[in-house]
Amino acid sequence: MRNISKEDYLSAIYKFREVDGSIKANIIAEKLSVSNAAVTDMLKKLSKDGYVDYKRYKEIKLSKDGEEYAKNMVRRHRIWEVFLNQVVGIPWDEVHEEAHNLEHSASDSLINRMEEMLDFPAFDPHGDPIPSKDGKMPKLKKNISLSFLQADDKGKVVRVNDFDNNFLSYISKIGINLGKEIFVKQVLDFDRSMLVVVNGKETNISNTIASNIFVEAV
Amino acid sequence: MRNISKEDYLSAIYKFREVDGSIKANIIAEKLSVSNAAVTDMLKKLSKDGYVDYKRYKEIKLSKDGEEYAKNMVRRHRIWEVFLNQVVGIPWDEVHEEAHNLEHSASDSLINRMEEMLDFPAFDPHGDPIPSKDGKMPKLKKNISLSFLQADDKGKVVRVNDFDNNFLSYISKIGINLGKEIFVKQVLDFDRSMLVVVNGKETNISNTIASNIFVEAV
DNA sequence: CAAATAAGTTAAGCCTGCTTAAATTCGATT
DNA sequence: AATCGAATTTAAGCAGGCTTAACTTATTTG
Repeated sequence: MRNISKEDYLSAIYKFREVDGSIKANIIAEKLSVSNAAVTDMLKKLSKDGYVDYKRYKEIKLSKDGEEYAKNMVRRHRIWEVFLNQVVGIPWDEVHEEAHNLEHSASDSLINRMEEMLDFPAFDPHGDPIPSKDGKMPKLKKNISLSFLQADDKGKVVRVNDFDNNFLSYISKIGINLGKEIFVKQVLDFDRSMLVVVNGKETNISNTIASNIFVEAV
Repeated sequence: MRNISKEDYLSAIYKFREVDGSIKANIIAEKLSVSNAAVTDMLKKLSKDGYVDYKRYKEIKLSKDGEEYAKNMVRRHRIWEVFLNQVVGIPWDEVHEEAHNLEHSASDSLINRMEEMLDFPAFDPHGDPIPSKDGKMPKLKKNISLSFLQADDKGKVVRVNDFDNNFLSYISKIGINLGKEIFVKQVLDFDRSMLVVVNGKETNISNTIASNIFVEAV
């Protein structure tokens, strides 16, 4: 049996850490839906295994080995996502969950085989970069959150957060997809929601929605 | 987390039980590489969950629910095998292990989607029948073990046992595949090995090998 | 049919990953 | 600098799935 739990912890740390590379035990617990005590417990084990640098009450960071392990897990996850989307035809708003179930299971050689089949994709269906076999991470185009755009700005969607199923299926429904152009017609002051034009149709989206969509300037 | 262990026990019972539907604890332990004690332990749990009919020292059988659950696991496994073989191009002698890792992970809807993609295959790459969504099991052609053939008999391979990787990769190497015709030239008395012709080439195969290959009369 | 052997069960215990509750430490006030 | 609330850790305990060792029941066979 694989170390499913450990792999989940490492992935979570990798994905949700701050820009300086550190993360609060708090956040890990929340993202994995476990108690803080469970996190402390696991951090000790991961630290003993050499995957995280950790001393009680001190900053939590991945070690070099942990970084590598976690990056590979992210790689596995995202290759599954592309595969499920492109080859099996699962809609982009459903692949995340399914890939999460699968990411612990395939052999590395199957992952590599799928990657090859897909012609070495650089990004997953949500625009997240896929680390290559030797750990290189494709560079995302310069982008900002849609929520920072002003009235009359235009942006092209390059990435969306994939944390939430409903969010994805909602923005799909209103026509937002990777590569789509979005024109901001108006930003409402009182709740910072915005009126946008997508596919020639006007829609109002909340600030929360907008903040999970990332666009490059057009 | 899914019940990986329980699923493995149910699958093993399903796959390795006798024709009367019963199985020895012994066999389960051996197939799963665990101790007999572990089997007793798990049988109690599976019995409590209603998946096996079991009283200490008595016959072990799947209950109706267990039958259904196990059959679905077998279905999942075999659909993965076909998918990996047909779509991803994994050789037939490698799919078993990979499918075993994956069979616990996909959602039922992904399994159904893959099945549809494959146009509802009736058999997996080793010739084992794939239960349909509603539990119907395709009928295998009438077949016997190659080891029962006599000199001058001819057979067409309809199924091979997939328990062992090396066995599969070996018979692949000597040209034996699903659908292949095999002509028995001679059966050696002292070790019951046989001289066979496949693809016009003569090979000697041991009785053990032959007993894991199943053919229909030609 | 009784003894020997095989098969199955129980008991005690280990490890992992989790929980809750209590204790400790941090860090942000005032 | 003392204090208070939040974050983290420790402690105790539980469930799952396994082990080995000792025991019990079943089966084989002389």
